[in-house]
Amino acid sequence: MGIAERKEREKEEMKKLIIETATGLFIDQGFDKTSMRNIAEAIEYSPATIYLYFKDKSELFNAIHVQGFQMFFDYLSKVMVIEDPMERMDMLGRQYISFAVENPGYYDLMFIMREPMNAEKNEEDWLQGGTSHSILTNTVAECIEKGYFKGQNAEVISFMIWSQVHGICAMMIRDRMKFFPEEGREELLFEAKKVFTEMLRRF
Amino acid sequence: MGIAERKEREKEEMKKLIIETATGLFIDQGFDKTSMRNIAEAIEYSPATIYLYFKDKSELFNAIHVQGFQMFFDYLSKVMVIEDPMERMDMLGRQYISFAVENPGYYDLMFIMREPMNAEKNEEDWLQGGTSHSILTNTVAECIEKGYFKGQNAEVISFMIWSQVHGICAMMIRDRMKFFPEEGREELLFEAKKVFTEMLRRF
Amino acid sequence: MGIAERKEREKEEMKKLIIETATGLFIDQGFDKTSMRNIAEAIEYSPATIYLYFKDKSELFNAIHVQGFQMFFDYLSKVMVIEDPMERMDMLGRQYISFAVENPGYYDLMFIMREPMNAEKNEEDWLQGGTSHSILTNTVAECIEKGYFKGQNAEVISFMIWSQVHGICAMMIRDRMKFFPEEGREELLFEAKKVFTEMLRRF
Amino acid sequence: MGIAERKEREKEEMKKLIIETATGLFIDQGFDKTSMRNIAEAIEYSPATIYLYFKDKSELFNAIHVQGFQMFFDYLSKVMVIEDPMERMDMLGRQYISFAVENPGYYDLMFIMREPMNAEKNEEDWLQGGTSHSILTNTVAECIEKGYFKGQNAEVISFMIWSQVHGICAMMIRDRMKFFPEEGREELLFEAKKVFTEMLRRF
DNA sequence: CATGAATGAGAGTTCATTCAT
DNA sequence: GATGAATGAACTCTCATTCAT
Repeated sequence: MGIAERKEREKEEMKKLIIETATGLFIDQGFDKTSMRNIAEAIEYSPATIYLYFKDKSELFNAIHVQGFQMFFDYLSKVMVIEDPMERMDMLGRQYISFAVENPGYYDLMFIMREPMNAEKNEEDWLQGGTSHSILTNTVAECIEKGYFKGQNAEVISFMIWSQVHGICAMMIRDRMKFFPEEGREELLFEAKKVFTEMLRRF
Repeated sequence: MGIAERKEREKEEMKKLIIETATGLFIDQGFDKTSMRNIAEAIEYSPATIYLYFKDKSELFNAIHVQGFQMFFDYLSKVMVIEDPMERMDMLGRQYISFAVENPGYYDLMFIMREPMNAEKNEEDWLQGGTSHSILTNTVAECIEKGYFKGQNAEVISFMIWSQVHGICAMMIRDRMKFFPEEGREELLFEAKKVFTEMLRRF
Repeated sequence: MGIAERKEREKEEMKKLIIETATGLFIDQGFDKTSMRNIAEAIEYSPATIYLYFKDKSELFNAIHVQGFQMFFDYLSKVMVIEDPMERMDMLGRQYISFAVENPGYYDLMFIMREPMNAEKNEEDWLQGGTSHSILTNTVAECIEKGYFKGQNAEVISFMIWSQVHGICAMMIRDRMKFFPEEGREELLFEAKKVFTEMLRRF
Repeated sequence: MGIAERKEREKEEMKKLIIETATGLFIDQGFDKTSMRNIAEAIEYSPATIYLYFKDKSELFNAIHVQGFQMFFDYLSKVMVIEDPMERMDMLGRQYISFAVENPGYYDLMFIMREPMNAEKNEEDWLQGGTSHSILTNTVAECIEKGYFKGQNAEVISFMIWSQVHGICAMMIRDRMKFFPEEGREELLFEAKKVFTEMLRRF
């Protein structure tokens, strides 16, 4: 049975190679400007080879999506160990932004890019996305239990928080920070988040 | 004389028609997937005709940009009449989101889309953008004068606020609100902003 | 009748203006790369205006041709005053090359360019060309009468001479003199001709 | 191994087919009017196919150039076996004209057409061209050693000779022999050359 | 498993030309 | 007499995708 397993493993590795290479190109050049030929050249295989592993460009795109959500979940789930919900919230924001800073390509793909994919496939990813999302909503719920956000609607709070961190990340990734000094920009992202959490805490 | 005027007017109208049609397409399909041919078909003219009004695709894109920033400024500048800076801030957020809700195409183009344009042209728009931006920073400064945001850095506060409203708009426009009930979404945007301002006020 | 005359004169002047401008552009950029729009811009009229004076691009091209042959004939006919046929031949060559050097655009048009014209029109020009050509053949005939080119066929001699000067001019105009020092090239043309005539004389 | 070889051969044949077809079209219509589409149609392949063999239009043009100079050199180098320099010169002229007569398309491309190519690539060809050119200059030098062209400048002589044969070929190829009887034209070319060499010999 | 070869479709752009005004 | 507006046709070139080998 070792043979079949090895083949399986090799296939997975090839898929991973393609995904990683493609992600890199998507980051640098955007979805449209990244051609199957470019990807093929980068991995030093022929364009046709990619089609052995992925039905078409959008399926490849989709696979990156899935992988991205997995990584994203890994970042966020690290906060689960923190007992105090508001502490956890703070960490959650930091991890969120860290993911974006350290994997801008994935972030762009997952949260900004307009998706040229079949709706079906999407469902899958969003399950993953949902898991991540529930980390936030659970934390918000616990905060409320602890007496924070008095008189506020939990859903509104969740949306506001998500929007805040997304806004921070999106400004950076899509290069709309021209009005802020080039130096110390990355720091600025985390500073803004810190102040935001402070506001939340006092709320 | 009437003739020259009418011609001028007709030319302007044609430009406007093209801009509006193109904006619509850019929204739906993104910059790359919107072709000059598509635009031409939509306005029921030949592709060559567009080139009588705009040198090339990027000039057309640019014109939309400029127009967008003009409109954006019109939305924001309405708040200038409000004396109290925190009141003004509240209104500013509302106007910002209103612009995005009422002109999602322009918003996308201006604040989300990756821009494939010549750097030169951009400068122009960003002057306009700068004017809008300074409305925010001035308001923040006045708030601080009035005793708000004690101990906080003005730049960080500005960035946080901008990110908050941008995040709200970007979530909506790029369709990342799957976890929030379809109904009442638009209201949710303004609700989140309201809560956010309330937090700011108490800060 | 003054009015009609003036109009006629103005029309001719306009034609001349167009022809001269177009010739200039044809020289610099070749026939294909010279567009009606370019010509129109250069004379600061609208493209449509050109069509009031010339049916289409090839008719304009043709008019230049005609004008060119007129000028060419003016250059060559200057030699007619010279009695001695071999002297006249020498001068003929010099005038031929001078025309090419001083009007490379016309020369190119008339003797090198592949012509995208209707055959009919051509007939006209070639009559002019014929006049010029007969200056050569007559001179050759007189030379033979005087005892030169003994035992040679007049037609072959004519063709050889024409080819010689044409070769000299074509090498220069189409920029195939890379193997000869940049400086002194123009002189080289006339030097070669001088040596050639000397050979003829001794033949 | 046979497979790889056959593929290689097939690829070369395809390139050759394209080059030959393109050459034919360039001859008939000139560089600008020959479109990639035309070529594709002529070989009954899709336009995109050509791009599998040649990067772009100018590279295709260039390949023709290179091939042409190779063939040209093959024609000229045949004369090397002839000891006597003046005999060799005679043969050189004949071979030169033969090349033009037998390969008018190549000749046009190489010596008449205005070239729209990158300067870099050109260098290559001109090296080939230089090799051919030096056959002429060496022969001239040897003639002078043998006592011909007394008192004449070698460079001027070379240029004159080259111009003579080029003129003969250019007249034919660009169809400027209307004044000479249609029949016996090809013979006329060689006749003129013969007379010219005779003149040289006696000089 | 991998690929070389091929292509239909479509991109942005330019051109010669026409015609109502 | 002059033109602004318009267009059909053509251009070079790239792309995602297929398929026989």
